[in-house]
Amino acid sequence: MAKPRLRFAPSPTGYLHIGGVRTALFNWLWAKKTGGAFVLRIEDTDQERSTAASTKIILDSLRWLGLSWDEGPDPGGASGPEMGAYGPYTQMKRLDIYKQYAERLIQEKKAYRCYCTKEELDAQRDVLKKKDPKAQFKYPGTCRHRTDEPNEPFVVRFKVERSGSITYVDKVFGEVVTPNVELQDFVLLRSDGVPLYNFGAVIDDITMEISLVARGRDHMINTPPQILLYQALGANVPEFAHLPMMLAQSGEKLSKRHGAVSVGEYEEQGYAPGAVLNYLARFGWAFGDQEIFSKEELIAAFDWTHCGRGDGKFDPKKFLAINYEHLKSSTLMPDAEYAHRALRFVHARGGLDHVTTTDVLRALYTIRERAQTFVQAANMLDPFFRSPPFMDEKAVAKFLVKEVAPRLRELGDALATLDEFTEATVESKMHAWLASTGLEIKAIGQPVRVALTGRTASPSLYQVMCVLGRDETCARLARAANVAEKSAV
RNA sequence: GGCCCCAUCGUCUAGCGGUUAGGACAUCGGCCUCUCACGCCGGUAACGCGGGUUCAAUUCCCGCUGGGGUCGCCA
Repeated sequence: MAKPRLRFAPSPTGYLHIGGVRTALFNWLWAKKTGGAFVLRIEDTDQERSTAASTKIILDSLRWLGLSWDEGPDPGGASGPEMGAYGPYTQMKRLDIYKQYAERLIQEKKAYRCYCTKEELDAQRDVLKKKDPKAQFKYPGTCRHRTDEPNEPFVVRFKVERSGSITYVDKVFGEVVTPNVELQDFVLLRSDGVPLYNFGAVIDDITMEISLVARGRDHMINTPPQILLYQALGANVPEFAHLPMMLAQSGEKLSKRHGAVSVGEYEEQGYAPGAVLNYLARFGWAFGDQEIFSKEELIAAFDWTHCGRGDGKFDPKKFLAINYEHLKSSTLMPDAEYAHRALRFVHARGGLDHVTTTDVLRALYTIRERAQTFVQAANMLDPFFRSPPFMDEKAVAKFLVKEVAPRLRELGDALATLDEFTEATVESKMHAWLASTGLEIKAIGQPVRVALTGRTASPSLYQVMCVLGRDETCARLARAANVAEKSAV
């Protein structure tokens, strides 16, 4: 059996939607697993809404996610404007191909020119609606048998047989049967020669030799007419796999008003691409009880038989939790990669341009298990690199009070004597000092924390000191002591 | 409304005739603790309803209810 060829065919009408990513992911996973091809095609025939900027955003998002395509457009990529042997991979560059196929269908009497205007059809629709609000308007076939060719604009319509039915076996939903009478003579080409979705997609899938079409369930209704097209053109009908919908918590279609829905937003919020893929993969698909997957594990485990059929609700909390698992795991994400990704967010905070991945790497272990996103990670990393750190006013007021000033000085003096400044030496030194003063660590811990980090929550004090180093630690203690001294309380 | 699809904890799901219906997220307790986290232990929580089929239904069939999709010269 030939290697399967799959495709992801987004419309460049905005950002890359999280639901679109799931579609892309499932296609990609299957292509990777089977050694098949993953084709990226841009369906930009809606000229009203399509933009080049959107195409760029979509390509960038796919690259960020690591969903690499074997064939497709590649602006900004290493391979030039198009890659692959079936190009172009942008529909507006393939208009002559569609026209050719449409001509052929007309020649073979499988399609015909329709001169009915949009206005006429709208009027017919209204009349019917008025007569019977429950009635379904279907194109009545006015131009079906027309033989003249007036010099008027026309669309090309497909001639749907009135009898019979269309059957296909969906890889996730099973057998689906649709009687032809449910269909109507649908439009192939608009009057301006641009194909409509069903025609463009089918012609492309035929000419690009796509063997498995996996897409959202909202496209299920398009499958029967598309199959008719394959048959009319004597082409092999590909396999189909429809994926259940991803809805908002409210049960509505997921959209902007339900929070972040674009890949770009999650990138900005500090999600890991692998986590995005992991969450989306487990949405509508399961592999026993396993929740956390690396990309490789996903490829190895994925199949269509374990895809569910019920729609689901997007859960931002679980998504965050999955992201956390990925950020915590040095297996899923090596330290070097973590540091590299986190650095961008550290820099984004401003004033820390001098910080390097090496710096981040050094401080990483103190915060790695605490940050759910890279934004949080950068926030936790901030006090290590900002000198002096931002001092939280409330924290200062509460903990850097007059009475702790001498304590902070004593501790600083004690630590200043250390030659080897490691977590262990710092800890034992501090314990010794504590013992000499009779203080409990609880009594001085928070003031020290505020002195070192400017805030009340941080990694372990010993870790913080160790990362800061002796001189910086002592400097911060001294500085805090001065602040405490001047405190009113 | 027509046509189509779907239905296990709040959410994502495991289950493929016989289970104390499992896991994860969320949530609620407790432990741990220099703060915040982590971690650990434990709790609450589901088979929509009604008929069949069967010795036995969460599981198979039908109906209902509920939810969703789609009805364009959008995709």
